[in-house]
Amino acid sequence: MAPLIIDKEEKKRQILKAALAVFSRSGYHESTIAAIAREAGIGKGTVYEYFKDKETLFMELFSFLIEDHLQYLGIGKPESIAPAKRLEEIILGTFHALGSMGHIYNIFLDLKTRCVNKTDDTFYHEQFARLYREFRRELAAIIHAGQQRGFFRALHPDIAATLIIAVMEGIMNQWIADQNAFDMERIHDEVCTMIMAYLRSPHDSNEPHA
Amino acid sequence: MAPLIIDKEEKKRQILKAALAVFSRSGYHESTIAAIAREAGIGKGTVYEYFKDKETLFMELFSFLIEDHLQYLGIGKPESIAPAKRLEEIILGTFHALGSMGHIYNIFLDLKTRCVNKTDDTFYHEQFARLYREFRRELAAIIHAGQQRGFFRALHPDIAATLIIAVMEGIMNQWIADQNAFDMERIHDEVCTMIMAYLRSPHDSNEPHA
Amino acid sequence: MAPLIIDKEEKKRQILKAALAVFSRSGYHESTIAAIAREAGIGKGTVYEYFKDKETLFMELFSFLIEDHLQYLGIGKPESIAPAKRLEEIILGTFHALGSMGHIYNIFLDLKTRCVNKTDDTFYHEQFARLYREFRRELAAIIHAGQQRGFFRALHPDIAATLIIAVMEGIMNQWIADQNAFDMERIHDEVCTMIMAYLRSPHDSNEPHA
Amino acid sequence: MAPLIIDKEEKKRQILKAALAVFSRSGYHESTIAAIAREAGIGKGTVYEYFKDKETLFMELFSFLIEDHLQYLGIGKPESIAPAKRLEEIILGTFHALGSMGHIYNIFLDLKTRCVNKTDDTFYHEQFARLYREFRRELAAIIHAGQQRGFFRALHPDIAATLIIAVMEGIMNQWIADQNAFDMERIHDEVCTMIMAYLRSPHDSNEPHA
DNA sequence: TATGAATGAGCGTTCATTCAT
DNA sequence: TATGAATGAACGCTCATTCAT
Repeated sequence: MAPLIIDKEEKKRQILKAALAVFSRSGYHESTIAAIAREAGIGKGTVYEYFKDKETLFMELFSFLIEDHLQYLGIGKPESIAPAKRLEEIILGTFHALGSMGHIYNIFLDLKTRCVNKTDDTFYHEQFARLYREFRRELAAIIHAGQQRGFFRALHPDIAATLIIAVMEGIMNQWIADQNAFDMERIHDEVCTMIMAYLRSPHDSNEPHA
Repeated sequence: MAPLIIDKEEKKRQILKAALAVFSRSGYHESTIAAIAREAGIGKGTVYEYFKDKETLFMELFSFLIEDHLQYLGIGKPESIAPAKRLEEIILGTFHALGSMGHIYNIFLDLKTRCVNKTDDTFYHEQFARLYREFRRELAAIIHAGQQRGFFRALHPDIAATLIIAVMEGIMNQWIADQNAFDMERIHDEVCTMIMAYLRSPHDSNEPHA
Repeated sequence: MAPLIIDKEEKKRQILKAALAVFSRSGYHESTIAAIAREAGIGKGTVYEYFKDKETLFMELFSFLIEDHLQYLGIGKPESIAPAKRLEEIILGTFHALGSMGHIYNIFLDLKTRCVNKTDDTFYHEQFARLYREFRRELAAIIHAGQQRGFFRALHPDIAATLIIAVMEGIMNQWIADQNAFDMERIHDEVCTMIMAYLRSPHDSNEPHA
Repeated sequence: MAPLIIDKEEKKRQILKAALAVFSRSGYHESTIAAIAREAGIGKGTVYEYFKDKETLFMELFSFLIEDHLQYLGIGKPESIAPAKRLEEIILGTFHALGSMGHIYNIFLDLKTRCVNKTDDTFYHEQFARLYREFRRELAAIIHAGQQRGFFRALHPDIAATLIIAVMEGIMNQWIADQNAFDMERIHDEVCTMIMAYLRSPHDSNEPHA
């Protein structure tokens, strides 16, 4: 009679948050549902009220994070800033995001492993493919805009986008392995430099920065 | 007794080979000792005669692979080829290696996950750090040589090396997620282009290619 | 307050009806309280307002069904029909009941299993014993009547009743296992034939059929 | 090197024996693998070395018991005894078997419940159908032989066999419910009487008993 | 040395039951 | 009274590891 309205979505998010913490601490296989429940301050059985099984919980967490990251990047939003500046903004933003929320990157790795090890399971591939696709699309749009204005030379925007994403992710991979290997701040600048060197018309290196 | 020692080493390699096959097929957690023993054509118990436990087996496999990869790259060997050419050789060689032996990359991913998830365990970090360090050192040496000869502009060779490795690894990461996203051959060329654009003296883009 | 009591009884019957549907579909162990509540269109917790626990619910359902079946057989009601005819009526009636409401038989089986597996729990034994006892009593009365009138030969009515029930139940058991094994209609006739052959005076097989 | 030959079949039988004990004590659902292992004096995991899962263990036990029972009945073996005598032998033999090994009957019940509750799963139906089919075939052959010799009247042997089996199983069902309801020995005789009354030529009740 | 049968800790998952509303 | 969210005991099953041979 008193149905006790409970925000199921809110609770789901609560569990996802706990799952994020646990998964990023120990990875998929070494995280237990019990640990996630404990982290969320709920009973083990409750987790199953919200997620069919461990795998589904992981997948939903992943989708959630991707959505979140895409939004964080402001992808899809209309842009009028100068292309080079916008590019720099995204690059530094991504670095910052990955850096301050390293746990997310852990989950990405975990996910990628599962992606590779489950060739038959399309979910992971699709999610990942989508993440990269969206990211590429956004960068390519900016590059294209830059080309229109004559700031960037003629090259395939999609390929350029692929390379840009590659550098960033590659840097993170090395950073994970050894945080003393280089100065992250300085690398950020160099990444920008390299990308600009690649994009800018070779004969005209004087593109206005904004 | 000498032949016996050789025998032991040989058998260890045999098991490592089997472990490589199995781990790269299904990842660490979803590979069983039983499967590895089967693959090696030996008994389950025998694995434990050569490796303390599953974790140790994995770690030794990893060290082995790193050693192997570094050797494959010809690292440490004296070089007299033109720096740009040598660089291209290494880049394409690495791409080729990763492409034709994708399974190794799977293990790298697995490893990296474990590296991230076991912050307290230094082994993985050290191994990974070493792999990158050696790789960086090699590339930096080539870059330095190129600078001496005036082909490359003044920049910190180590940082440049870091960036070069980053692009390559980043490309592989995207490739894993979606093999239809781009044409790998074309990307290889673009990677070389980008790196050269970054390394070469901006005012002099006419470096002889060999 | 009287209407409230009626309400309670009505709701109980509602739940029992739902339980019958669910239990007969999947058996005791594979039926869940949740499914029963859903079937009854009420909340899970409500079931517990009317029945102490799952076991009790099952037991009450069983008692209810037995009562129902005994009534269906018209047991206890005065009879004046010719004994042989009445017997045939009951036999065919029982077959028909079991056939058209096969689910009830499923519950009987389930029950019997529990009866056997819980030797210490007397409830099931008592219920079952009662069911058979009543059924036997009814049949024995008819047989006795037939003997009085000289239609049936001298034999112990209770034992004869036991045999009659046995054939019917035995047929159902085989029917469950393989519905292609025999033609049910034909078997019904044969059952009557056999029973009559057994009951009738051997030297006088010309008992008027009605 | 010393492969330690173990009679896997023997051990399987050992486990089946333990499973028989446990299942017949508590039924399928309330028996745990742990209990079976304990009963067999082995570790929990060992059970899984011999049986894929609980369901398979149960099915194999069932097949085994059926085989055993069919053999016990001497089914398939050439016969030259007088039909009526052979029939009596089988009937009493079956009663004796079921009586002395009541636990087997419990498993039959359990099985039948599962058979009914898993309409889609053909295994149980097939096994049960086979059990009855074989049993029917054997009885029908004897009846047919009796008919040839003029001892039994003209009736369909298969249908007669169906009825005979039915009485026996039906008796067991009542026996389980209430062991005080009747005197089993006496019932045995009556069962034989009824069956003979049914089979024998009505006008000639003087068939030599052997 | 080599083996694989045996083991049991540990985890995912289910579901009867409780209780705050 | 009615509800269904929350719970955790319990169980099936896996697999790294051990050890008798």
